[in-house]
Amino acid sequence: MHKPTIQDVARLAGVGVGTVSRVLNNHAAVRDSTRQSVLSAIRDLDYTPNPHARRIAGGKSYTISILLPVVTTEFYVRLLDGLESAFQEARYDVAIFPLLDRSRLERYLGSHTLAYQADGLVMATYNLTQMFTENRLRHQQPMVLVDAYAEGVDCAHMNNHLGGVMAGEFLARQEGHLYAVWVETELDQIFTSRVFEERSSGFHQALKAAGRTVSAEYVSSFDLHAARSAATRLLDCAQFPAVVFASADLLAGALLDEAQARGLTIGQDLKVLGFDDQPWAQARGLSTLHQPVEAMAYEAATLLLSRLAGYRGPPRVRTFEPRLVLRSSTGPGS
Amino acid sequence: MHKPTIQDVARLAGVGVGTVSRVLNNHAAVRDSTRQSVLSAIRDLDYTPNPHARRIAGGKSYTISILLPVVTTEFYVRLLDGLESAFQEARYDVAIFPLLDRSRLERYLGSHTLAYQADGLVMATYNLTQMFTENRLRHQQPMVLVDAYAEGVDCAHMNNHLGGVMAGEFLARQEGHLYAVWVETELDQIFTSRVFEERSSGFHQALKAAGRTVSAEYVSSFDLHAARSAATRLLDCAQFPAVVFASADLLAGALLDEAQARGLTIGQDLKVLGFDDQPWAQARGLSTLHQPVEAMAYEAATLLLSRLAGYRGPPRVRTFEPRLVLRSSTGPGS
DNA sequence: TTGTATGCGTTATCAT
DNA sequence: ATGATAACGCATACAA
Repeated sequence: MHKPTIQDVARLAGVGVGTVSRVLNNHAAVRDSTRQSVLSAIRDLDYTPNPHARRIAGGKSYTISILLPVVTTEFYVRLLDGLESAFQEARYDVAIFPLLDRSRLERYLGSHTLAYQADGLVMATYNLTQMFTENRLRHQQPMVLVDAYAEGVDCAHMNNHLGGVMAGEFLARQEGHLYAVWVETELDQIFTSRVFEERSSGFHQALKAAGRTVSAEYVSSFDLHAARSAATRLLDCAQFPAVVFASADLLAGALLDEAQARGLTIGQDLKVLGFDDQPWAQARGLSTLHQPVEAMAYEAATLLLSRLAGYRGPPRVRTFEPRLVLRSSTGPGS
Repeated sequence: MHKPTIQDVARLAGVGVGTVSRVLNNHAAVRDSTRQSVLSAIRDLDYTPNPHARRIAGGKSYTISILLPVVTTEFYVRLLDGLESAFQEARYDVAIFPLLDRSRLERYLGSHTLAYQADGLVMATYNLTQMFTENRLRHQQPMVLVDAYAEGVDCAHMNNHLGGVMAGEFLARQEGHLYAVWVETELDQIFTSRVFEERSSGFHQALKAAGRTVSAEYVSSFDLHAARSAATRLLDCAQFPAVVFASADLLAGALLDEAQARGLTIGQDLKVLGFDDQPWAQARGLSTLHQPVEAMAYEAATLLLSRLAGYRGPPRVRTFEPRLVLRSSTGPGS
């Protein structure tokens, strides 16, 4: 009772292995009647091709490696959803490599490791520019960056600068003192992305254009404790009415918590705009910038698939734009 | 400039491919001098065997699949560390499959998918009993459960019942009103583990033995917002001095936060015992139950490796015990 | 102890 | 359009 092979299918269908392989890979040159009999044989035996043998013989394993940081946030769950659905449609398998720390990154980069045996590579949210310039990344197979940008590779990324501009333009129209909370990016970390720098630059650009200035800015690391502490610091010193751009919903949520604990009226004393549109944002009435994460991920997958299908053109860049979602946390204002 | 193969190594070392294969697989019957020359050829060419070819030829790919829920928490990071270090020592590669939802589980269980092409399987924290009895899991390759238990398979798991007992026995000796906070387990979820039920049963057993009763119990889902809300509810109605068993450090941390916000003296008005010993627990003075997660994971890997090495004996169960770590959150008490 | 030949499951290149 | 058959990179049985 071994796993059925292409031989078994060929025998049952009464054809040669070549023909079976042809229907498996959609090599048009096969009569429709024989195709049907092969297909039914495949069904009968519950046959699935051995990816290892495929890789050896044809150079393809129909497997994609996805390298991403820890899957902590909703963001990565959505990212994976978009990626996996696209690859699944194309009948590609997916292996996920969570890069929890630098040593794991080094390990996976070891060019012999499993991740590099895949047909293609998806890298998420790394600041890979350095690694490219240092030529540390010798990828023999096609690759795509998602939620990240680097020269010379296909990229699908979010226009975080624009997101900052949108936040700035909207908040500039609100009355009150302006504040901002940013996420701290550790400089020595490979995992550092530039998204918050970009949001910040867009935000300041828009404010400058509107002739407004920020009263104070705060920085927090990306966890709830730090976020709460930043919220406390902000509200301790803030003048009201206060208008705050929290560059991540996590930060905005903590601000809402702390404000409620102090009995502030949200949307009035304090207006808060987040960034992410996390699932709970709607329930809490948080105005925020929604990111089309699934669409971005799907597009990234599509870019990679086109390379796997033989596309040889220059690197392509797909940019996605956040969308302003207004709820009660910024008040009833238009 | 193709990737070097076993042929290239053989040629450079001036031996046959069989010999190279033998040194690769530690088949003792090879003279030490030739072994050395082969080894140096391998180094010179930076050769690494192709796992797909190995799988085809010898039936082994030297790859382990790890199936786990989310990689969100500190617990799983530590688990992965223990697992990966053990497998790495044995020169096995690791592919991680985060099963974020049920559909992904179904997909990976598709018996043809990549996860099932590995030499061995590690499953973490699932309540797999059902799936085994329903015979939904047709695993042809060896497998081990970590942080979970089921009949008929090798398991390495934490004695959560004992942890509950230890918590109960310790807290029963404290003066004040007793409270507990549990983590909500969704019944229809495959991902539901039984750890909190077990902690609860141990806790109540110890309390009963000590002749004490719980004033009130609370339930929270496993996120910081819910935890904070549970803390609020608890402290709103609690009588002081209060003694609380928070069945996860996440819950305990939120309780500490809320208590501090209310100006309570921790360790006196309110005593808190957590469960997990997260990295921040020491800094915050949280008394808690430390789990030897890495050791458990390492042992799980060892069990699996022994199967891969040919062990055919009956299923083995390895149980690990939490350790009570007393800090300031439970006061100066002995 | 070591080299050679065969087979693993598949794709690709031939013929036909 | 389809059936043989040669690779692919490796492990292994067999021969030397």
